[in-house]
Amino acid sequence: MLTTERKSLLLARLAQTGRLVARDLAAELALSEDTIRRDLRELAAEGHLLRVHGGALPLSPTHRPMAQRQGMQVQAKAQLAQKGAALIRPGQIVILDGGTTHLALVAALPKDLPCTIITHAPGIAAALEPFPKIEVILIGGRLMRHSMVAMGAETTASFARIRADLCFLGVTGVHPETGLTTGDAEEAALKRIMLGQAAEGVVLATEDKLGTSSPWGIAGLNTVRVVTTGDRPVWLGA
Amino acid sequence: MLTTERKSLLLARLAQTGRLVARDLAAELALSEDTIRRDLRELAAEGHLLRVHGGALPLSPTHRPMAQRQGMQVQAKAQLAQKGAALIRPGQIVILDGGTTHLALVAALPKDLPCTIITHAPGIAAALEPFPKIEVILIGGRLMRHSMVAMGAETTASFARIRADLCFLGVTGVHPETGLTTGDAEEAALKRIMLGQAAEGVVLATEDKLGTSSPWGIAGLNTVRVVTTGDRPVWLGA
DNA sequence: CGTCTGTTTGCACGATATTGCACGAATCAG
DNA sequence: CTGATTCGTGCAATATCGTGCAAACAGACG
Repeated sequence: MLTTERKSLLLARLAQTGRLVARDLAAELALSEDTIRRDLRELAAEGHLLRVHGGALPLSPTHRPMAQRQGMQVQAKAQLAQKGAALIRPGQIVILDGGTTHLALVAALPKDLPCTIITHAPGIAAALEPFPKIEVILIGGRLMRHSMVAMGAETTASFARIRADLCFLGVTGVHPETGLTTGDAEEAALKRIMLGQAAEGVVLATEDKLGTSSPWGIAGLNTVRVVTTGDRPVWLGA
Repeated sequence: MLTTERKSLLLARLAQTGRLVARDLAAELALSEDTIRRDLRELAAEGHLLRVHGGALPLSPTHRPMAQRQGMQVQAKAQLAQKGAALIRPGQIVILDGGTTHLALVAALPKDLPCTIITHAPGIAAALEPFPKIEVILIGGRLMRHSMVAMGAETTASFARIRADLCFLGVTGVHPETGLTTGDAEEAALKRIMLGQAAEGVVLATEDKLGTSSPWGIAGLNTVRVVTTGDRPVWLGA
């Protein structure tokens, strides 16, 4: 197995399972633990994962378990959620990405809003139960653990068959030059497709994302409307 | 389990339940209380929680709603869930239908069971987040509000592409003559397909379902294993 | 073809981290 | 006050880490 190939495998595995254990990987790949540790060290140096004793974990706050993320920036997210919810007009077809901000958006929706919501995040779908007039389309696929959204070929194909009016996209970085970015290549590709299926894209960005950049690009800032907690929408490019 | 991962788990658990008890955590994670206490001490030193005698509490006494829903037949379902969870062997591919009983089954699964779970219920999928070694395949489709599972052509097609070892099916009636039944025709058809894709079918039936019958038939009793709250499995046909 | 160079891998070894246990001190409940 | 529980510390066993080094290997170059 090629070294680069192995590193990719490690990252993919991390995205899928949410953790890597050096000893298990060495046994599975029939390599010494030293080699695995070297890989993990280098991947950590490149900023692709968090090295911990015994293996590695996904990086940074956006990759932490849901329960832990939910407590962060509650009021900022609630405020963003309000603004986001106000963008949805009756009858529209809306693609809703995963993430705690969008979970807050669901909570902020009017109870009798009639529309169609398409999502690949089971948590979002489950939260839509109390809305009698919202039709929910669940997109299937293999569930990524750290982000709790479906991904893979099946997911991509399902989204490709859809046309929507609005697409709420979750990102980890919003930067004037690199545009919208996220921490995983596959994730970035899927988000790009989701965005392409909708007439209009919206990103609800908490302040900590503004001016930051993640490894994988999704699209330029001019392709979406960026909503922040500031008093008026901020177009970073302007 | 990685040390860092365990600490994250503790924080997540604290955010979710509002308190941590050292003794219970040690039992649940199969570790000595010393290790848990050490974790709590370190997390407290890092300013992530408030160490108290016997466990830990959140730093900011903000809110802990603890909206523990009082479902019906909680202990009967928990008992059934235990029995059901025991049927899943490591490495198996399992189809899991929606419903509160199956939600209880998820809660009863061993924390490190390696297997694949296929479900069209977003609630079930979301509940599987804390299980690092379970691969979750989400089946998409149009979400039915009353049962909160995906249904329709897309769902049917997705299930048709799958082969599983085990299929846990939710039903509303278990009767010696009419067999397994449910209240919706489309639902019955989908359940029949799900059952057909698995080598073995299992129905976790609370007592109130036994001997009753709903309008739409799924399959005969002899095609599945019916597990009840009784001490030994009851085959109603016998 | 022979040599050199850079990369990759596995091994050795001392350093560090983690875990469980023992034991006395502190705390809690009645 | 008394018994039981929990706590903190020290210690030993084990696991993991990082570094240095040598062998194997592929490619560059003469």
